[in-house]
Amino acid sequence: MGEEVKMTEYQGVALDQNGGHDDRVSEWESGLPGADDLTPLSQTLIPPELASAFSISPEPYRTAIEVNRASQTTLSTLRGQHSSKGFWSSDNFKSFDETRGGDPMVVEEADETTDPDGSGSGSGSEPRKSRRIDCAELEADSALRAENSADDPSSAARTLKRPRLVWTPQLHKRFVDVVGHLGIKSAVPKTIMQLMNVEGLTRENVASHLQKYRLYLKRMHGLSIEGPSSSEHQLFASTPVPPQSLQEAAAGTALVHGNGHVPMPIPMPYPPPPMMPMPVLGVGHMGMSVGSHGFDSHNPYNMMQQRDWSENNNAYGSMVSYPYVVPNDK
DNA sequence: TTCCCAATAT
DNA sequence: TATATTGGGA
Repeated sequence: MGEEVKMTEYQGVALDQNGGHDDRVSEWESGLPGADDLTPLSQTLIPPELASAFSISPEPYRTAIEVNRASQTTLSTLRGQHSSKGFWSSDNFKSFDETRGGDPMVVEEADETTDPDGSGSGSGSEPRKSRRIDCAELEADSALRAENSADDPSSAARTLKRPRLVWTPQLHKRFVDVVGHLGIKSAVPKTIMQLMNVEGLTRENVASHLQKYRLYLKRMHGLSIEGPSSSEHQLFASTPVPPQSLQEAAAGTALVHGNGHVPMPIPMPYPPPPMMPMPVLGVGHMGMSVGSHGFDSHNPYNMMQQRDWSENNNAYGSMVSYPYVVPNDK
């Protein structure tokens, strides 16, 4: 199907940026999910009950063609390296919107917890341009999603607060995979973000995660493999990759919690490959050697707490989900 | 401009 | 707690 072709093209793009590791690509590619494994973008992911519960207008059905076209838009955007715009705005967002006809952003917006009088937070906290999208972009976005958000004025107006990204095991895996492919040297936020190609993922998101990830790796080196201690270890070292069943069910979702708003489920067309041997940069060595799995035996790469996952799936699974970021694979 | 990193905020 | 934001040097 065309999907696979696109995937390949995507890989090509990635390669272009680094200079080409064919074998790695094939390896990576082999780990990629097949078309059958992916959740069709045209598929409605929000159950009617859920939708109504959160005032989400039913998603308009999208034909495969439409979805495809949207995907292409995304792809071309990626290729064009229109890095001047963030994922939340314009192109990427547009494709996201068109693709799923959902309210990706609407999800999180919700209430502005920003207390008005909270200015007392000490020295030097000025009102910063909170990550909202500028008016212009805002309008554009509104226009784009007008069809589905028409019913919820409040959401359209304030929809622009960025949701907090939740690094799910899948998302992290993807992150790790990309870092591994790039090699620690070229694994910089911007590049990682681009290669991850996840909707809504910002450079900041990646930078923050990368920072933490590096810290983790650093510690792993300093400390012996034995328990660095706690959360961090769990976060990064544990093997996340949840059972496939979970992957299918929730499909690697990058969760984004709406501030105070109940999150909604969004499909993630990026089911992580069953097993991708990806050396997660062995700090200090192996630069670009992606194909080599000879990383440290205590290689810390997979992480993330599973806690949310299992619970989400079990407890909320059928009832509530979360909004998340969708990787634009294709 | 982007990166990196520590500190700090939410 | 996890993630976001900030500030400042590179």
